[in-house]
Amino acid sequence: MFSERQQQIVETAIKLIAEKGIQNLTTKNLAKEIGISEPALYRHFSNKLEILKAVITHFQIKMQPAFDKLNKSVNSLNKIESFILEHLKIISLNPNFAKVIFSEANFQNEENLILKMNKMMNQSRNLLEKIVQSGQKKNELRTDVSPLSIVRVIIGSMRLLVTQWSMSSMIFNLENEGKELCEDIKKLIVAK
Amino acid sequence: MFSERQQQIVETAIKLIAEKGIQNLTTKNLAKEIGISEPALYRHFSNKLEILKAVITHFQIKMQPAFDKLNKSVNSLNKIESFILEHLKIISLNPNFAKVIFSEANFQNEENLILKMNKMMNQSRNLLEKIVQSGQKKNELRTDVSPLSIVRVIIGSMRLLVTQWSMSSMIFNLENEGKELCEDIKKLIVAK
DNA sequence: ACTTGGTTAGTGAGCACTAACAAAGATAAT
DNA sequence: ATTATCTTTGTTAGTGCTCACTAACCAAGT
Repeated sequence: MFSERQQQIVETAIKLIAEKGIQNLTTKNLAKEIGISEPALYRHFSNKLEILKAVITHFQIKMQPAFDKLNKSVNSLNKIESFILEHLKIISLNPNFAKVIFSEANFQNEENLILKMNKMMNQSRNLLEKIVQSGQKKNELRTDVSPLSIVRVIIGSMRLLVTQWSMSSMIFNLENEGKELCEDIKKLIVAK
Repeated sequence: MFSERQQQIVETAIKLIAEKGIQNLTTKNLAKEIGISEPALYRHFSNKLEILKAVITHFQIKMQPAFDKLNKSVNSLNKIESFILEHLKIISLNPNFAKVIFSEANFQNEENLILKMNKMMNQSRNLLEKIVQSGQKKNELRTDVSPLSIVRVIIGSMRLLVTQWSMSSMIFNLENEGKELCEDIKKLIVAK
């Protein structure tokens, strides 16, 4: 799909955004960081928007394993645990992701980009919602709380954790802190 | 503190950011929207950064009532309910806030701004953490879950709700949806 | 000979911001 | 009471800078 040079451009773009925000992603900086000239970029992408689109596609590809692992567990609490921990694992292994993903608002002026990003986010949320609903049906999760609220609690606290981790310059171990949060969430939502 | 013209500039800046993101906040657009010339802006603020600082100060002032109302309740569950609903009420009354606040990452390259913003966010979080801790001591909240997790669950789900509201072009009623979320959160964290 | 992937030099557009000036109201001197 | 000066708040015109992107050329591999 992407040539080696294209991948290098995408990865360097992510690095630049993570370092100093999306304002830092200029064609000049990008070319300089890679060690080629600015016009050389345009041999691999027709314009800057295409580079940003490729960045999001890159995320989708990297995030896929988090979804693949889910079907391996039967119990819905285990599925939710996998959902949380696998997501955090991937983000932990690709620290630059966090900074870019949670600056989604930066894409506000580019309709295409925000649509692509929302689609990706909704994919996660819908999957989790199905898991929660089936968990309630099987009486593994408490049913006195709406599935929507449970999903919001899980995704919301996950995102907040990642934001705090990212804002703190990754000062704490995301996976360990994530495990603790996950255990606590499980206690909150398990059927009594 | 701020003159009338300064307030007008700040409010128009918020409007522009809310409409099309922070990239839309240029001195040209700002002046045009107000109906004055660009250099006239510089009679009221020394530069653009000062305008952005004033935007954050404006938020702090508007958010203050949410904190003032908290001391009126004794029960910690009621305090948490106030915390959530008062915050959502203010955001609901100032829809542009959401778009700006949650694009905090946009300020990434301006150290001063991000510090000011974080300070404001931490103020909320610390207050909530104290409420949760005292609630656990008084056995009003369950103690098998760490206070940090409870705070993350509350703030995280609140922020997610606001983000979803903002991204959906305010299609649902934030206060009503907030009440439902709040009731569910209370069920999750109340002592058994 | 053609394709691929690079180069140098430069374009127009938009950015935050400034220099210089003008008009009106407030303040003060005559 | 009138005149002179100062302050405030606006204007037009323009600055230097950075941006994404392009024209034209070139070297190496197929």
